[in-house]
Amino acid sequence: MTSAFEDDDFPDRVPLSQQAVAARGMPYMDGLNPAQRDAVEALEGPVLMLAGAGTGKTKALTTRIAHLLNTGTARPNEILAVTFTNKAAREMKNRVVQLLGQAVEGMPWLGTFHSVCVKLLRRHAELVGLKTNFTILDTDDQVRLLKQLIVAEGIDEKRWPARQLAHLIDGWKNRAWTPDRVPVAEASAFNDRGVELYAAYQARLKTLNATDFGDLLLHVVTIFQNHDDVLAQYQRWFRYILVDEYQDTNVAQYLWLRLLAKRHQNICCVGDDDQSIYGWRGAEVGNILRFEQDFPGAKVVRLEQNYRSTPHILAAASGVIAANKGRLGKELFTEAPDGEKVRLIGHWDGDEEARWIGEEIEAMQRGTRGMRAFRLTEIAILVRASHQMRAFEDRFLTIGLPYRVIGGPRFYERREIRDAMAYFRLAVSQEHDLAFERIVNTPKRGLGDKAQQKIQMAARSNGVSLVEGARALLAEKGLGGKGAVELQRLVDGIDRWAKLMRAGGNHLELAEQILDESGYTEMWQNDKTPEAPGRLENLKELVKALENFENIQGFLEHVSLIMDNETDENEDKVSIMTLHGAKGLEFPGVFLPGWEDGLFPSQRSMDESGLKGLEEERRLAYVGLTRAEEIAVVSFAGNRLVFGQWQSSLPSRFIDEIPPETVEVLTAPGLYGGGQEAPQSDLGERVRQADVYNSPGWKRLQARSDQRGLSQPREAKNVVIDLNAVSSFTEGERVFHQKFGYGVVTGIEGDKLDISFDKAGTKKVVAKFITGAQAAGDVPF
DNA sequence: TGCACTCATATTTTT
DNA sequence: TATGAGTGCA
Repeated sequence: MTSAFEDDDFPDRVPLSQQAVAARGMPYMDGLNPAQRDAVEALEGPVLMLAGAGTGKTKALTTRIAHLLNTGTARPNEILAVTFTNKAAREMKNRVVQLLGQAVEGMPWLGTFHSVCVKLLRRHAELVGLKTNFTILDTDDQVRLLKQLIVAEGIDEKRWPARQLAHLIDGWKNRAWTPDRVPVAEASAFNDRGVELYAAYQARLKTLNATDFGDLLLHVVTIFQNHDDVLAQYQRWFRYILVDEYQDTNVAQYLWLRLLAKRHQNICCVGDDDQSIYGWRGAEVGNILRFEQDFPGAKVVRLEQNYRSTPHILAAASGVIAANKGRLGKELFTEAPDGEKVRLIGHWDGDEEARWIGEEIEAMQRGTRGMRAFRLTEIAILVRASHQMRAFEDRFLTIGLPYRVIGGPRFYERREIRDAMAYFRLAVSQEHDLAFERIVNTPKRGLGDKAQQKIQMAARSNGVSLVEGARALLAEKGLGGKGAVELQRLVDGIDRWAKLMRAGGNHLELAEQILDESGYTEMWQNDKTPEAPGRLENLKELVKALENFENIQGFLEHVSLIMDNETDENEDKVSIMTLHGAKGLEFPGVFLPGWEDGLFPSQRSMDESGLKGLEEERRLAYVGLTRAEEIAVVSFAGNRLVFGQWQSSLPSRFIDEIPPETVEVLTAPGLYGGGQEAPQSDLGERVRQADVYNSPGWKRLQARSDQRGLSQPREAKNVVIDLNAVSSFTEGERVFHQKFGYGVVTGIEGDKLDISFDKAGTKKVVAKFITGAQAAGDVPF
């Protein structure tokens, strides 16, 4: 492949005129603090920029690029700058342009790890047995493919689900293990068949001329490792390398970077070990912790001045993260005036929490209680798990508070979009078997399992694609009735669309035509489920998105890597999102609900990854707190409906770790006595609510602020529980619970009681929510 | 083939 | 609780 390096991305190097640089000056350096300036100016050699939350990381990074360009140290195409998300890449590009006050011609190698790798892989696809026009499968295709393989191997798909295998293989790819490199210790995974299936999967991908996301990196690393000449070329080209969010890199990405940086050693990695929250998907905090060993002589710059949060919020976050071990260590500081303390409030249950937050947001919006008035866009609710969002959505719908959920199913992952794309794919290339499988019977064409199997057989026996197979099947009249007619129509349609596409007419019209003629649009028009109108709307959006591309081919090529969810930020709405989704964002007001042990930190994390898991959860808490600029509100609920079951829980251990002097504990609304519309039945709850302030978490908090001693919060907790709860109940005792009513204690386990309720069945309940039945006025029967 | 039913299942998510 | 996938029947 001799033409690989001849395109515009690597024009001959022409030295920039130094006069031009002098004339332009360096206005972009204004307003940098000394550390940032340090990081920007150290252009040569490895640099690790440890950038705490809100310390102007992106500013430093983009200024560095601007500086490289402006001083003529590098041309745009000699800089490799990688991020994890398209959004980050876009922002970086925009800000460089802004800094230089002129359009940067190119920067062809600024992008996500994946997009850069696609570009590289398209140039050298043949070195890993692919054609240059390979397609990129998303997770859904990947799982479908694996499922086929599992079934073909005669493995029980129920016991050994494809999802699990996909996860396993992803993990291996993240660690840059090709099938032959999977260590023996891991090979026993997936019922001893893991590696075998992995190899079969890779083979299948090759015949489909396809890759999955993990392959994009893995293949490029493989090429670099096996072809010194290719690697050497790129080592020469990429004279300056910049990496964003380095703490999130996995092994494959790490190897990739190491290989590329080997020659010039001009690699600048930016990251924050305290914000590493993607360990569960292969990120290796170790990469950032080890940077100085990996790149000897590396300059380490710490960005520690925070420009985002008030001192109290910052101190709270620092206090929490301090409990983690093995940190590189940073001391964030700010020059901002004191501001509000972090607010802490406990609630009876999740609904109560949502109700309170709703009211609080309305108050903030009005600007009461001596606060400035907030716009809703300035407020975010950050949850640990997406199921927590429900309570807020329900509540906000009833009080008519506009909100927007960020995260949800992505545009290109929606069913209708994927179906439509499958039609487009087939029009571009009839080889695309997965696309054909997806839409043969969508809309319903009377082509069920049996018919599809026949098509498969026909294709396989002739060694051709499914479309060809279908054609052969029709020719030999292997299919009868309605199915045959419909299949013929589909195949004819695909042919016709392909022809139109080659003719190169208006691609927007063609897209619409395909969706109409295939009956796909009609399918949703006839659908009377509530989602149908939205789906039609999305299809329109999809066609509109084609506007930005020359033709459908170009669109398909790009779209597989763009999973962005565009949200119109013009409307004034509260944002609801997960803590993960909030990384990199900031809001004047942040609510952090659900700080309960088991939910946050998540029990599952701790069970699966032990201390490591707990530390990652803690980093998540740190990320959450540091999103807040002015107001941070942490809350917890004593009871929560989880999977239809009421569960009681204790305030999160992270609450104990917030330095007490940075916290203001709010009093439950019921205690003001001012609740106008309080129904009488709420009275019991309101009183009980006060008990939240007798809860262990809150007591510990108070105890610690009193003594400020070395007392271990964990011990304090036990003491409180012993006094409060466990000793006061005995097995067989009749008790009362606010939510479940009366019952009998059937078991005691630490601070948790098994209680057989008269009406609600047997439940495990935390003792503090229980009172003696007599005291509650039980009438024995 | 399509519908109604049961049953298991249940973080975090980008590309 | 709610969702999806798989199963059995018309």
